[in-house]
Amino acid sequence: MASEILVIEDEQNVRRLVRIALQRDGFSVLEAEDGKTGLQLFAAENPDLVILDLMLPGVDGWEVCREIRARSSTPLIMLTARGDEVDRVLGLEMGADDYVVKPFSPRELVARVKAVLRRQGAQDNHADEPIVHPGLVINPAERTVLLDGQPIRLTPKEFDLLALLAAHPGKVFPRERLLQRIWGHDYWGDERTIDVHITRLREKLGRNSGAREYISTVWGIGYKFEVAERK
Amino acid sequence: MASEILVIEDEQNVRRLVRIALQRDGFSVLEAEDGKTGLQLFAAENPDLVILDLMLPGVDGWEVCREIRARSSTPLIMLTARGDEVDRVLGLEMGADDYVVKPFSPRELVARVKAVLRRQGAQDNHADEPIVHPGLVINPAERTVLLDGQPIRLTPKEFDLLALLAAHPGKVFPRERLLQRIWGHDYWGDERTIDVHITRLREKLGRNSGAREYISTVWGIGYKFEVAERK
DNA sequence: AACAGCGCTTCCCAATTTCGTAAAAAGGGG
DNA sequence: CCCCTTTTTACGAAATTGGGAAGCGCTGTT
Repeated sequence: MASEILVIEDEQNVRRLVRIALQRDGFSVLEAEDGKTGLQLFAAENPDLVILDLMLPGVDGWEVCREIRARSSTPLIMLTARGDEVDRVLGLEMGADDYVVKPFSPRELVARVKAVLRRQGAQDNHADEPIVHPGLVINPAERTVLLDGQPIRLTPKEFDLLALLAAHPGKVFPRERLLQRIWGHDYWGDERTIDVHITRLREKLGRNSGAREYISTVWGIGYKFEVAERK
Repeated sequence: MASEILVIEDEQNVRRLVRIALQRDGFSVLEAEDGKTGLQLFAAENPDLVILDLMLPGVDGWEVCREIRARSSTPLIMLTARGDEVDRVLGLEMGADDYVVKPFSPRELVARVKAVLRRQGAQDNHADEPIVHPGLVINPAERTVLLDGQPIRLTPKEFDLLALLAAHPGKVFPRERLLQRIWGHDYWGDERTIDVHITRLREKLGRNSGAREYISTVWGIGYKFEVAERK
């Protein structure tokens, strides 16, 4: 299953170089020579990864990055002209997954594309598979939860929290990471917010149906999902 | 957990700047002012990442890079004086993971360090691999510890201490370094504090189950982890 | 072998940090 | 404007942590 990559870059030669390098490694390539076209193609084709030049005519790279991040978490690699360090740092903070400084070797770019895709793929592998635990079934595709066979109503944040934790039973999620994964990399709120959602989740999950505790506190760190246990 | 970074750089001012910037972001820093010392420290401490100046007195940067690459795949960021394309390409082909051109801003360097670690960390979760010793299994991902198959409850500091020591069996950790790695560079407490935590760890680890001693005292220095031994 | 000196171990308790939860405030569709 | 969700705030409860001090053990010396 070849990944589809959208290249947004105004210099034709660079674009061609990148396309050839990517295609040689089996990727499928879409090209756009300005931000507007790029966003349209993005919306229409929903590619697996975007390579984005910062210096673009018309809608500039920042704007494109923002737009893409606003509506998806598709991996994004930035191309930046050498020397403006601000671009690099801000790029990472804007939500780019990696960046490459011009001029670059096509081989290096391909290596980074693969690295980013691998990283991504490792994280949300079975994105839509139901998550099943004793007495608890979570269905991400439908965003529904069954507790002892009975459907329960969760709010969006509650669902995301539960789905993330339950998808990795036993693994500890520091609050910081939960904020990053569920609230997004640019969220600047209080970590105590998580506690409140956890409290409500526990309430909906369990108090009624026996002395079960799905979500346990890891002191000084965060929370983790654990298979049901009797106390 | 705080990553440990080795900075090999001859100019004291640059070294200091880098150290301060890294420490402010929670990294633990080792310094070397020439290639020879750098390689020794590398071998002794096995840091999580190396920042390497190309222009060094004595053994030069290329040589250091080669040596490091010859025996490990620890991430490496190069500092290069000029914006010579040659340096850069050679550097990447020599096995550097990134490079930074002097003069650079500390913020940029820290951003690159994080990016490289993130890229790295996603691939080989070395940091989260379980640490296994006879009768003792430590799982950093879950922050759990099994002693003779039975789970035991450790506090955050206890766990961090045990994980750090057990990850480097036989290696002596001076109190000073333990404070730096676990409490952070800006901690100003008493070194006796460590003793207290070690005491409590030993208690939880062992008194009951035989004359085993996992953590041994190195008189006048600090502590180390040793494979179980009967007395 | 006894001794002195210094470092280590342990006990104890107070200070600090972190957590859970309630309640209030803020945000966001319809 | 109302209802539902989310975020902030506040505070008591719980757990962890740090430092003092007494006692023990190691080391090198006499």
